[in-house]
Amino acid sequence: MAFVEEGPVARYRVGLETRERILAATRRLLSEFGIEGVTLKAITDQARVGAGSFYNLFASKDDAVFEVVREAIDAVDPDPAGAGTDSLGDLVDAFVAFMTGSSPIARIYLQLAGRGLTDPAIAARVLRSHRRRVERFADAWQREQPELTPEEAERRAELMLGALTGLGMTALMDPTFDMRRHAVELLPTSAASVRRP
Amino acid sequence: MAFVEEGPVARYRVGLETRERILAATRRLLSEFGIEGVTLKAITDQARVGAGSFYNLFASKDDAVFEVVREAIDAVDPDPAGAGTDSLGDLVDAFVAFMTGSSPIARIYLQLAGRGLTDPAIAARVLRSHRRRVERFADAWQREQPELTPEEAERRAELMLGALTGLGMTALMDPTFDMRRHAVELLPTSAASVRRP
DNA sequence: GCGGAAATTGAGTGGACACTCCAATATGTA
DNA sequence: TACATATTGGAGTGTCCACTCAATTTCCGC
Repeated sequence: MAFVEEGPVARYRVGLETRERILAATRRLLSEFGIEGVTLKAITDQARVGAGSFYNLFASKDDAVFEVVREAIDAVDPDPAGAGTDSLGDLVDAFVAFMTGSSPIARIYLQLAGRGLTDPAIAARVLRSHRRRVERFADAWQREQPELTPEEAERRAELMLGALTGLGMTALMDPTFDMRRHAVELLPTSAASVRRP
Repeated sequence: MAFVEEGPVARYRVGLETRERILAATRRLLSEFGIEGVTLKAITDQARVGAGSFYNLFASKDDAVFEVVREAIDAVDPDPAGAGTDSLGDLVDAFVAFMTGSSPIARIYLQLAGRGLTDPAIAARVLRSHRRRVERFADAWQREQPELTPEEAERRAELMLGALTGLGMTALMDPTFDMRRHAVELLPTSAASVRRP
């Protein structure tokens, strides 16, 4: 299951539109039914496209799936523009919003992490993005509490992200679960947890 | 995909032994390759058994898979005998040991939680066992810090378990990750985190 | 609007899959 | 030991899957 794959390229407007329809269908199926719900027939039915059209635009089924997967990995992080300036509260808010928002991408991301448990290629990708995120959280910790050693800040960041991930899983399985209420408890002072976002 | 399924029953010794070999093979495959790595051929090859023998003992492939899955769900909790008496440190230790131990069951459990994101039947099972665990952690919190309100104790328990789950995922993807070092930080006083288990 | 490239269709292909069937054999019991 | 029944292997079955292909239509720069 190669992660990088060169597919055919769309050159005309209709081709690009079809490509988008296919990706939207794949995204939806992946989020709703998981990886085993994504069959070529399901994709092409959902996208209203013949199998031939699919292969005119993608090298394989996995090609389309990975496109969506890459998207999901990247989407976990709030706009990279703000990196280096955002507060812990901002970061936690963004993570909670990502998990509890209506986009199907969060579900895909967590499923993906689950697959990382058996697929080393996926594990590597997920871990890489995880480390980037830990860095960003650690920076925010240190900005907020300058007395922390870098090691201590990173430990807290790791813990915070672990908790956010765990809470996110519960939230996605149990719609009645109030993730935000739990997540704010992770912030340094309990005073901060009174914030009403 | 029915969760409860009645399979044929082994009556002779050899049948019971074969049954165990099949379950061991299923457990190993599920942990190592994930659900899509568990094919009938893989199971029967691994267990050194013909397909006919398999169906003499199990109603379907899923029958065997669910047997293992049930086992994984139950195995997350340390010996139920101790419920009501164990300290937070004990519970955290047990969870870390479960995740980082050599048994394949932890990997299966986390994969399963991932599948819960798209399969409501699985989600229900996972959530049920999760709630039981939260109760047990909340009890331990209250025993350790009697001044906590029950709601506060439960919130802390939920947070703690979320973090343990998240850290467990990282630990299973990254063998160099020191889960215990991070997990002890979750304990109430930083003094407690100096314990050397 | 002409022409060549791109896009589209869907029946067809080969392979993997879960599961069946049954003759041959092993097992426990009286 | 003899019998009934449990267990065994593995070739065979139907289904579903990803993917191909050749014929046809659509697109768009000129």
